[in-house]
Amino acid sequence: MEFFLSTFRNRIDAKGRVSVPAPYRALLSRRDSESGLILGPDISAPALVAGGRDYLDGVNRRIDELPDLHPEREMLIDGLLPFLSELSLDQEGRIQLGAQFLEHAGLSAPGEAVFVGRRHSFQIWEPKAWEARAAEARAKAAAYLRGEGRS
Amino acid sequence: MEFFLSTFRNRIDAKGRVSVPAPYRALLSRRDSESGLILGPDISAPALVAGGRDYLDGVNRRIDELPDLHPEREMLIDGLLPFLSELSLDQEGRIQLGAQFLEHAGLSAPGEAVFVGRRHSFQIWEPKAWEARAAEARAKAAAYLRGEGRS
DNA sequence: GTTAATTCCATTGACGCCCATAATACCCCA
DNA sequence: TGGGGTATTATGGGCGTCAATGGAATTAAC
Repeated sequence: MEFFLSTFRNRIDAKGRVSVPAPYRALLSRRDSESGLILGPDISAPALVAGGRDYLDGVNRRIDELPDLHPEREMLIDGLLPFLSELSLDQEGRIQLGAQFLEHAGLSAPGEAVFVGRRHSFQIWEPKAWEARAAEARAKAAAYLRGEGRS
Repeated sequence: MEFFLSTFRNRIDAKGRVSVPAPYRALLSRRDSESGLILGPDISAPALVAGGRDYLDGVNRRIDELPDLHPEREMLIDGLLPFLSELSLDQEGRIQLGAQFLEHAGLSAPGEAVFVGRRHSFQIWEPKAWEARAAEARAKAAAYLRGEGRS
Protein backbone atom coordinates (compact mmCIF):
# COMPACT_ATOMS: atom_id res chain seq x y z
CA MET A 1 0.00 0.00 0.00
CA GLU A 2 1.32 3.36 -0.91
CA PHE A 3 -1.50 5.44 0.52
CA PHE A 4 -3.71 5.20 3.55
CA LEU A 5 -6.82 3.53 2.16
CA SER A 6 -9.94 1.70 3.25
CA THR A 7 -11.48 1.71 6.72
CA PHE A 8 -10.86 -0.38 9.81
CA ARG A 9 -12.99 -0.69 12.89
CA ASN A 10 -11.01 -1.40 16.04
CA ARG A 11 -11.71 -1.59 19.72
CA ILE A 12 -10.70 1.00 22.30
CA ASP A 13 -9.93 -0.69 25.60
CA ALA A 14 -10.55 0.70 29.06
CA LYS A 15 -7.16 2.42 29.10
CA GLY A 16 -7.89 4.28 25.89
CA ARG A 17 -5.64 2.12 23.74
CA VAL A 18 -6.39 1.32 20.08
CA SER A 19 -4.53 -0.82 17.64
CA VAL A 20 -3.44 1.10 14.58
CA PRO A 21 -4.38 -1.08 11.59
CA ALA A 22 -1.40 -3.11 10.45
CA PRO A 23 -1.43 -1.76 6.88
CA TYR A 24 -1.20 1.76 8.26
CA ARG A 25 1.63 0.77 10.54
CA ALA A 26 3.57 -0.61 7.61
CA LEU A 27 3.10 2.68 5.83
CA LEU A 28 4.17 4.73 8.83
CA SER A 29 7.35 2.78 9.45
CA ARG A 30 8.32 3.11 5.83
CA ARG A 31 8.02 6.87 5.83
CA ASP A 32 9.63 7.64 9.14
CA SER A 33 12.65 5.76 10.32
CA GLU A 34 11.06 5.43 13.72
CA SER A 35 7.46 4.49 14.11
CA GLY A 36 5.98 7.60 15.57
CA LEU A 37 2.70 9.16 14.68
CA ILE A 38 1.37 12.70 14.71
CA LEU A 39 -2.17 13.05 15.97
CA GLY A 40 -4.43 16.05 16.27
CA PRO A 41 -8.04 17.10 16.21
CA ASP A 42 -9.61 17.68 12.82
CA ILE A 43 -10.24 21.39 12.66
CA SER A 44 -13.58 21.11 10.92
CA ALA A 45 -15.03 17.76 11.92
CA PRO A 46 -15.53 15.66 15.05
CA ALA A 47 -12.63 13.41 14.15
CA LEU A 48 -8.90 13.02 14.68
CA VAL A 49 -6.28 13.42 11.97
CA ALA A 50 -3.14 11.33 12.01
CA GLY A 51 -0.12 10.85 9.86
CA GLY A 52 3.59 10.23 9.88
CA ARG A 53 6.19 12.86 10.49
CA ASP A 54 5.70 14.05 6.94
CA TYR A 55 2.26 15.15 7.99
CA LEU A 56 3.89 17.46 10.52
CA ASP A 57 6.28 18.60 7.84
CA GLY A 58 3.29 19.66 5.80
CA VAL A 59 1.96 21.75 8.64
CA ASN A 60 5.35 23.35 9.12
CA ARG A 61 5.63 24.15 5.46
CA ARG A 62 2.29 25.84 5.68
CA ILE A 63 3.49 27.98 8.54
CA ASP A 64 6.76 28.88 6.88
CA GLU A 65 4.90 30.30 3.92
CA LEU A 66 4.16 33.31 6.08
CA PRO A 67 6.82 35.84 7.09
CA ASP A 68 8.30 35.84 10.54
CA LEU A 69 6.30 37.62 13.23
CA HIS A 70 3.35 37.99 10.87
CA PRO A 71 0.11 37.85 12.93
CA GLU A 72 -1.40 35.16 10.74
CA ARG A 73 1.68 33.06 11.15
CA GLU A 74 1.32 33.30 14.91
CA MET A 75 -2.34 32.37 14.57
CA LEU A 76 -1.46 29.30 12.58
CA ILE A 77 1.13 28.25 15.10
CA ASP A 78 -1.19 28.74 18.05
CA GLY A 79 -4.13 27.21 16.24
CA LEU A 80 -2.41 24.05 15.13
CA LEU A 81 0.78 23.01 16.90
CA PRO A 82 -0.42 23.06 20.51
CA PHE A 83 -3.11 20.56 19.58
CA LEU A 84 -0.83 18.09 17.89
CA SER A 85 0.81 15.25 19.77
CA GLU A 86 3.49 12.86 18.79
CA LEU A 87 2.36 9.44 19.92
CA SER A 88 4.51 6.36 20.00
CA LEU A 89 3.20 2.93 19.25
CA ASP A 90 3.60 0.23 21.86
CA GLN A 91 5.04 -3.13 21.00
CA GLU A 92 1.65 -4.31 19.82
CA GLY A 93 1.15 -1.33 17.55
CA ARG A 94 -1.32 0.54 19.70
CA ILE A 95 -1.60 4.22 20.51
CA GLN A 96 -3.07 5.75 23.64
CA LEU A 97 -5.72 8.39 23.16
CA GLY A 98 -5.81 11.16 25.73
CA ALA A 99 -8.98 12.57 27.21
CA GLN A 100 -9.16 15.66 25.00
CA PHE A 101 -8.76 13.54 21.88
CA LEU A 102 -11.51 11.16 22.92
CA GLU A 103 -13.74 14.08 23.67
CA HIS A 104 -13.14 15.89 20.42
CA ALA A 105 -14.07 12.86 18.37
CA GLY A 106 -16.91 11.73 20.60
CA LEU A 107 -15.11 8.49 21.41
CA SER A 108 -15.53 6.55 24.64
CA ALA A 109 -12.81 4.82 26.57
CA PRO A 110 -14.17 1.35 26.31
CA GLY A 111 -15.67 1.54 22.86
CA GLU A 112 -14.86 1.43 19.18
CA ALA A 113 -13.14 3.60 16.61
CA VAL A 114 -13.07 3.67 12.83
CA PHE A 115 -9.83 4.32 10.97
CA VAL A 116 -10.41 6.05 7.66
CA GLY A 117 -7.67 6.18 5.04
CA ARG A 118 -7.24 9.53 3.29
CA ARG A 119 -4.15 9.09 1.15
CA HIS A 120 -1.33 10.84 3.00
CA SER A 121 -3.09 10.82 6.33
CA PHE A 122 -5.92 9.02 8.01
CA GLN A 123 -8.72 9.92 10.37
CA ILE A 124 -10.21 8.34 13.45
CA TRP A 125 -13.97 8.55 13.86
CA GLU A 126 -16.65 7.47 16.24
CA PRO A 127 -18.45 4.71 14.26
CA LYS A 128 -21.90 6.34 14.17
CA ALA A 129 -20.49 9.71 13.24
CA TRP A 130 -18.45 8.15 10.47
CA GLU A 131 -21.46 6.33 9.12
CA ALA A 132 -23.34 9.58 8.74
CA ARG A 133 -20.39 11.39 7.25
CA ALA A 134 -19.67 8.52 4.85
CA ALA A 135 -23.22 8.42 3.55
CA GLU A 136 -23.16 12.13 2.90
CA ALA A 137 -19.76 12.03 1.24
CA ARG A 138 -20.71 9.11 -1.00
CA ALA A 139 -23.86 10.84 -2.15
CA LYS A 140 -22.11 14.09 -2.89
CA ALA A 141 -19.18 12.43 -4.60
CA ALA A 142 -21.57 10.47 -6.82
CA ALA A 143 -23.51 13.60 -7.71
CA TYR A 144 -20.34 15.47 -8.52
CA LEU A 145 -19.04 12.72 -10.78
CA ARG A 146 -22.36 12.40 -12.56
CA GLY A 147 -22.51 16.14 -13.05
CA GLU A 148 -19.15 16.08 -14.77
CA GLY A 149 -20.05 13.29 -17.16
CA ARG A 150 -17.06 11.31 -16.00
CA SER A 151 -17.68 7.73 -14.97
CA MET B 1 9.97 14.67 19.58
CA GLU B 2 11.69 17.11 17.38
CA PHE B 3 9.56 20.13 18.18
CA PHE B 4 7.73 21.48 21.16
CA LEU B 5 4.18 20.29 20.56
CA SER B 6 0.91 19.78 22.36
CA THR B 7 -0.13 21.33 25.66
CA PHE B 8 0.37 20.28 29.27
CA ARG B 9 -1.38 21.58 32.34
CA ASN B 10 0.74 21.46 35.47
CA ARG B 11 0.42 22.67 38.99
CA ILE B 12 2.29 25.59 40.53
CA ASP B 13 2.98 24.96 44.20
CA ALA B 14 3.07 27.54 46.96
CA LYS B 15 6.74 28.22 46.33
CA GLY B 16 6.20 29.03 42.69
CA ARG B 17 7.62 25.75 41.39
CA VAL B 18 6.29 24.05 38.24
CA SER B 19 7.30 20.82 36.60
CA VAL B 20 8.44 21.30 33.02
CA PRO B 21 6.67 18.57 31.01
CA ALA B 22 8.94 15.58 30.53
CA PRO B 23 8.80 15.63 26.71
CA TYR B 24 9.98 19.23 26.76
CA ARG B 25 12.78 18.35 29.15
CA ALA B 26 13.94 15.64 26.79
CA LEU B 27 14.03 18.16 23.99
CA LEU B 28 15.92 20.72 26.04
CA SER B 29 18.61 18.31 27.14
CA ARG B 30 19.13 17.15 23.59
CA ARG B 31 19.73 20.62 22.25
CA ASP B 32 21.88 22.01 25.02
CA SER B 33 24.50 19.91 26.68
CA GLU B 34 23.17 21.02 30.03
CA SER B 35 19.50 21.25 30.75
CA GLY B 36 19.02 24.92 31.26
CA LEU B 37 16.17 27.00 30.00
CA ILE B 38 15.76 30.58 28.85
CA LEU B 39 12.62 32.28 30.06
CA GLY B 40 11.18 35.70 29.40
CA PRO B 41 7.90 37.58 29.11
CA ASP B 42 6.08 37.40 25.81
CA ILE B 43 6.26 40.85 24.32
CA SER B 44 2.73 40.84 22.92
CA ALA B 45 0.73 38.51 25.11
CA PRO B 46 0.17 37.79 28.82
CA ALA B 47 2.37 34.72 28.66
CA LEU B 48 5.95 33.60 29.16
CA VAL B 49 8.21 32.40 26.37
CA ALA B 50 10.74 29.68 27.00
CA GLY B 51 13.23 27.70 25.03
CA GLY B 52 16.64 26.14 25.05
CA ARG B 53 19.84 28.01 24.50
CA ASP B 54 19.10 28.00 20.79
CA TYR B 55 16.17 30.25 21.56
CA LEU B 56 18.61 32.75 23.01
CA ASP B 57 20.77 32.29 19.94
CA GLY B 58 17.81 33.34 17.85
CA VAL B 59 17.43 36.54 19.82
CA ASN B 60 21.11 37.24 19.46
CA ARG B 61 21.01 36.67 15.73
CA ARG B 62 18.20 39.14 15.56
CA ILE B 63 20.32 41.73 17.32
CA ASP B 64 23.42 41.05 15.27
CA GLU B 65 21.55 41.81 12.08
CA LEU B 66 21.82 45.45 13.05
CA PRO B 67 25.11 47.35 12.89
CA ASP B 68 27.03 48.15 16.02
CA LEU B 69 25.91 51.23 17.91
CA HIS B 70 22.84 51.48 15.73
CA PRO B 71 20.06 52.98 17.88
CA GLU B 72 17.63 50.23 17.05
CA ARG B 73 20.18 47.66 18.01
CA GLU B 74 20.52 49.28 21.40
CA MET B 75 16.76 49.36 21.62
CA LEU B 76 16.50 45.66 20.95
CA ILE B 77 19.18 44.84 23.48
CA ASP B 78 17.60 46.95 26.18
CA GLY B 79 14.11 45.79 25.31
CA LEU B 80 14.75 42.10 25.34
CA LEU B 81 17.81 40.85 27.14
CA PRO B 82 17.24 42.42 30.56
CA PHE B 83 13.98 40.54 30.85
CA LEU B 84 15.34 37.13 30.00
CA SER B 85 16.45 34.72 32.68
CA GLU B 86 18.35 31.51 32.50
CA LEU B 87 16.61 29.10 34.83
CA SER B 88 17.96 25.77 35.95
CA LEU B 89 15.81 22.76 36.57
CA ASP B 90 15.90 21.11 39.96
CA GLN B 91 16.38 17.40 40.34
CA GLU B 92 12.70 16.76 39.68
CA GLY B 93 12.64 18.85 36.53
CA ARG B 94 10.95 21.90 37.99
CA ILE B 95 11.63 25.59 37.47
CA GLN B 96 10.93 28.38 39.90
CA LEU B 97 8.94 31.32 38.62
CA GLY B 98 9.78 34.69 40.08
CA ALA B 99 7.22 37.28 41.07
CA GLN B 100 7.53 39.41 37.92
CA PHE B 101 7.05 36.36 35.72
CA LEU B 102 3.99 35.24 37.61
CA GLU B 103 2.58 38.73 37.39
CA HIS B 104 3.20 39.17 33.68
CA ALA B 105 1.36 35.97 32.84
CA GLY B 106 -1.38 36.41 35.42
CA LEU B 107 -0.31 33.27 37.23
CA SER B 108 -0.83 32.65 40.93
CA ALA B 109 1.62 31.00 43.27
CA PRO B 110 -0.55 28.12 44.27
CA GLY B 111 -2.34 27.55 41.01
CA GLU B 112 -1.99 26.04 37.57
CA ALA B 113 -0.09 26.75 34.38
CA VAL B 114 -0.45 25.55 30.80
CA PHE B 115 2.62 24.73 28.74
CA VAL B 116 2.02 25.40 25.06
CA GLY B 117 4.31 23.89 22.43
CA ARG B 118 5.25 26.23 19.57
CA ARG B 119 7.90 24.37 17.57
CA HIS B 120 11.23 25.86 18.59
CA SER B 121 9.96 27.34 21.82
CA PHE B 122 7.05 27.00 24.17
CA GLN B 123 4.87 29.34 26.18
CA ILE B 124 3.47 29.29 29.69
CA TRP B 125 -0.07 30.59 30.12
CA GLU B 126 -2.67 31.04 32.78
CA PRO B 127 -5.23 28.34 31.91
CA LYS B 128 -8.22 30.63 31.33
CA ALA B 129 -6.20 33.06 29.27
CA TRP B 130 -4.86 30.26 27.10
CA GLU B 131 -8.33 28.87 26.57
CA ALA B 132 -9.45 32.18 25.15
CA ARG B 133 -6.38 32.61 22.97
CA ALA B 134 -6.62 29.01 21.73
CA ALA B 135 -10.24 29.38 20.72
CA GLU B 136 -9.45 32.51 18.74
CA ALA B 137 -6.37 31.02 17.11
CA ARG B 138 -8.16 27.82 16.14
CA ALA B 139 -11.02 29.70 14.58
CA LYS B 140 -8.74 31.97 12.60
CA ALA B 141 -6.43 29.15 11.56
CA ALA B 142 -9.41 27.18 10.31
CA ALA B 143 -10.64 30.17 8.33
CA TYR B 144 -7.21 30.74 6.87
CA LEU B 145 -6.80 27.14 5.80
CA ARG B 146 -10.27 26.96 4.29
CA GLY B 147 -9.68 30.18 2.43
CA GLU B 148 -6.63 28.77 0.72
CA GLY B 149 -8.23 25.54 -0.39
CA ARG B 150 -5.79 23.01 0.97
CA SER B 151 -6.79 21.03 4.05
C1' DG C 1 18.16 33.46 65.92
C1' DT C 2 14.84 33.92 62.61
C1' DT C 3 13.70 33.78 57.87
C1' DA C 4 14.25 32.50 53.31
C1' DA C 5 15.84 29.51 49.73
C1' DT C 6 17.49 25.37 47.94
C1' DT C 7 18.16 20.42 48.14
C1' DC C 8 16.42 16.06 49.33
C1' DC C 9 12.94 12.55 50.18
C1' DA C 10 8.21 10.34 49.91
C1' DT C 11 3.72 9.55 47.87
C1' DT C 12 0.46 8.99 44.24
C1' DG C 13 -1.02 7.99 39.96
C1' DA C 14 -0.31 7.50 35.15
C1' DC C 15 2.00 5.45 31.53
C1' DG C 16 4.88 2.24 29.11
C1' DC C 17 6.39 -2.52 28.83
C1' DC C 18 5.69 -7.24 28.99
C1' DC C 19 3.11 -11.43 28.64
C1' DA C 20 -0.98 -14.26 27.39
C1' DT C 21 -4.88 -15.47 24.41
C1' DA C 22 -7.90 -15.76 20.53
C1' DA C 23 -9.01 -15.09 15.99
C1' DT C 24 -7.67 -14.36 11.48
C1' DA C 25 -5.04 -14.50 7.42
C1' DC C 26 -1.30 -16.67 4.98
C1' DC C 27 1.58 -20.25 3.20
C1' DC C 28 3.29 -24.66 2.21
C1' DC C 29 2.68 -29.12 0.87
C1' DA C 30 0.40 -33.15 -0.06
C1' DT D 1 -7.44 -27.93 -4.53
C1' DG D 2 -7.95 -28.86 -0.04
C1' DG D 3 -5.98 -29.19 4.56
C1' DG D 4 -3.07 -28.37 8.11
C1' DG D 5 0.20 -25.68 10.12
C1' DT D 6 2.40 -21.18 10.95
C1' DA D 7 2.72 -16.36 11.47
C1' DT D 8 0.52 -12.12 12.46
C1' DT D 9 -3.10 -9.30 14.19
C1' DA D 10 -6.08 -7.64 17.49
C1' DT D 11 -7.20 -7.54 22.28
C1' DG D 12 -6.97 -7.96 27.34
C1' DG D 13 -4.64 -7.75 31.68
C1' DG D 14 -0.73 -7.26 35.13
C1' DC D 15 3.39 -5.23 36.69
C1' DG D 16 7.16 -2.01 37.05
C1' DT D 17 8.99 2.48 36.21
C1' DC D 18 8.85 7.21 35.87
C1' DA D 19 6.60 11.62 36.11
C1' DA D 20 4.26 14.99 38.89
C1' DT D 21 3.49 16.84 43.28
C1' DG D 22 3.84 17.87 48.20
C1' DG D 23 6.36 18.29 52.21
C1' DA D 24 10.54 17.98 55.12
C1' DA D 25 15.29 18.91 56.05
C1' DT D 26 19.44 21.14 55.40
C1' DT D 27 21.93 25.08 54.20
C1' DA D 28 22.61 29.86 53.51
C1' DA D 29 21.51 34.78 54.52
C1' DC D 30 20.42 38.60 57.28
